[in-house]
Amino acid sequence: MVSIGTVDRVLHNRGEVAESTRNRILGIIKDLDYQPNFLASTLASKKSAVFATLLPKPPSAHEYWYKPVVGINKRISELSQYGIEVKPFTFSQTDPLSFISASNQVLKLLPDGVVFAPFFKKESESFINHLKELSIPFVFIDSEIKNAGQLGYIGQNSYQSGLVSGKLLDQILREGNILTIHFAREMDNQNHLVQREKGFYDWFSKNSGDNHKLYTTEVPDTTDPEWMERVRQTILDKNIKGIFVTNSKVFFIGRLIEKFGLQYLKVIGHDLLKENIGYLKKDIVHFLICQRPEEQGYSAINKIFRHVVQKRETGNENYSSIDIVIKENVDYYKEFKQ
Amino acid sequence: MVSIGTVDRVLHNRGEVAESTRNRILGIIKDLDYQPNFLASTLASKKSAVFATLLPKPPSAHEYWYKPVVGINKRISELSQYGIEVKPFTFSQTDPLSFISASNQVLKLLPDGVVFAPFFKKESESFINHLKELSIPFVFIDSEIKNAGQLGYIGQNSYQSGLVSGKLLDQILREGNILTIHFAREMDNQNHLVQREKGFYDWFSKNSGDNHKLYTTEVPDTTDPEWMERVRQTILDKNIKGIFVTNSKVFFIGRLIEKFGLQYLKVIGHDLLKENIGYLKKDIVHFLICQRPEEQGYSAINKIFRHVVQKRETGNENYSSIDIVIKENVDYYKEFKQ
DNA sequence: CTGAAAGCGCTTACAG
DNA sequence: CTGAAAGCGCTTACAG
Repeated sequence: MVSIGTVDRVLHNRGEVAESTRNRILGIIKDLDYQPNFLASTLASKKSAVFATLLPKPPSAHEYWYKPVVGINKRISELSQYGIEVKPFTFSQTDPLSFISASNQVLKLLPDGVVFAPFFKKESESFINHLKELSIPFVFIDSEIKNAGQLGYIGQNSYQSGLVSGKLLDQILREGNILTIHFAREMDNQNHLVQREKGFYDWFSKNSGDNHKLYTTEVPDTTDPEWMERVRQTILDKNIKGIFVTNSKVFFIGRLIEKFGLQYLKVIGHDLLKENIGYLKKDIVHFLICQRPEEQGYSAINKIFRHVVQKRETGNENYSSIDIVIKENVDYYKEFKQ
Repeated sequence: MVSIGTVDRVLHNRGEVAESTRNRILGIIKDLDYQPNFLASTLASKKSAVFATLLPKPPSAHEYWYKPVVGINKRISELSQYGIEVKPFTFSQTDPLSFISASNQVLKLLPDGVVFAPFFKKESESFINHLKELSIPFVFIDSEIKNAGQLGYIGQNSYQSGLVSGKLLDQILREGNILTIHFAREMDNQNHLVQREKGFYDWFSKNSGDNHKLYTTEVPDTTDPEWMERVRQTILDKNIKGIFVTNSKVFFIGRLIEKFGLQYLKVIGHDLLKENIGYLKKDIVHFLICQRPEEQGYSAINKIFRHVVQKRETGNENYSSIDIVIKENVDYYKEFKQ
């Protein structure tokens, strides 16, 4: 005869059990194929945990970075039953200093786990070192740093996504040149967009010979309307017929096309922002490459939860799907359901 | 003072409570923003339910219909904690009588809910009538019958999927005619494939003028190898340059292309069967339109569970996404993770 | 109509 | 090292 307390001790490797009784219990557990009831377990244990998220601050509700938060909140509200709390922190995409100060706040909180976007490489690495010292597990979302000791990465393979963009634009473009546009600054730090561009260029260098010449430009600041005229000049001067926007800001090109009547352009961009969908439906944008940011937020919280609270295995590095969205299938991607 | 038992009675509308105490309790519940702990609730209630599934029998592990079962089993194993049981029934896709006999077995079981594929329209309608008489809720998977009193439909909008196929094939086909192939029999009954064909034809009639002539053929029986020669003749006689296969059997066309050296054909088909992926990677099939059957199975069980056991609202008619899969993004769709 | 008690399958101190 | 008891937040008979 053994008591339930002793059984629990071997079940959770809490020690203080004689080797002989331990083996006897283990044997019985195996014989009975015992499956712990996780409902009863979490109810009784009253475990709780605090997680922190550190993501770019979305300037408005229609921005990309608003979307992961939707999924994060969904999973949090489900997990509130488990006594889970999540503290959100944000930083500015244009200001590495804001990342440093926010990440310091996270460290001060001493959370049980962190979900964050390693947007600025150098600053992220320093943050990671501190997390490791404190043995706080972390999950990357949206962009990744390889072999940094993360619990996992939730996001796309950006290089591969660039290849996909290249192939699709190549298919619908009989002739003419192509302009890649980064609506961003600090490009060297934004690994993400660089990888997309790299995949895109590689498609053409490997598959398309010299049918199209490729050009690249950056638009670091759209508040100054001068950029429109500049890009328009490039389009005309270089015989541009196709445009690849490396992030969710492709709606700026939609506006440019409508303003200057450049509807002959073939355009590919990213992400299901409301305005982007509008241009897709008007046949001004032809493809949107998407990545279900709500699902990613949901998965990221779920991953850290499973690891920290449930102590379950979670597979490393699951790339998200690279969704090809066109006018005819967009309606079946808009909704987030889980 | 009120006892916890009384509170429970008003919480679940089990009556036997004086109107005055009832109102008092309701008020307090609202004041405290009381949220029931569903862990404790299901643990204590020991509710249980039996569901039935009725799906086509997959002849082998590499067939399409094996996939929804993977998702179904995943959700079942998670729900086993809740005392849920699922009894699987199958029928033959080529034999309506087998559907009738299996559906009769389902009815005899008197399950608390049913997930099924209304593959044969007439036979399904009779089954549905019996389910309604018995007040057994049911969810459609894969194909649907409109306004039949279902709790919901998990699957694609087939017509829209056909439109997508049409557009994509049109984009990569400069000239030549197109052959639509149904690897199926009893076509009039299989609403599903007919809808895909309809969408496909509509794309060309509305968008592409007379660039391509469209032909359609059926291959009801692939065990007789004669079909290959027949289809090859059609391809040559009709100047066919593009092929649209309306279901997951596009690998048969892959085999035909390799056998007769028809690599110039542009091919579009459905679903991530192993052999299909192989042809996609060899550039013999150019697009696969997909629908995440594992997720669909998972969702279907989840939907009936939420309705029957948790008594929660579940939105009706959520079409699944229409995934466009090419060689470059296929690796990010193969895995089922949840 | 209302209250008090037992129990769901676990975990967590605590006494020995 | 081991066992017995209390409790997690509910539900479910049952006594009054």
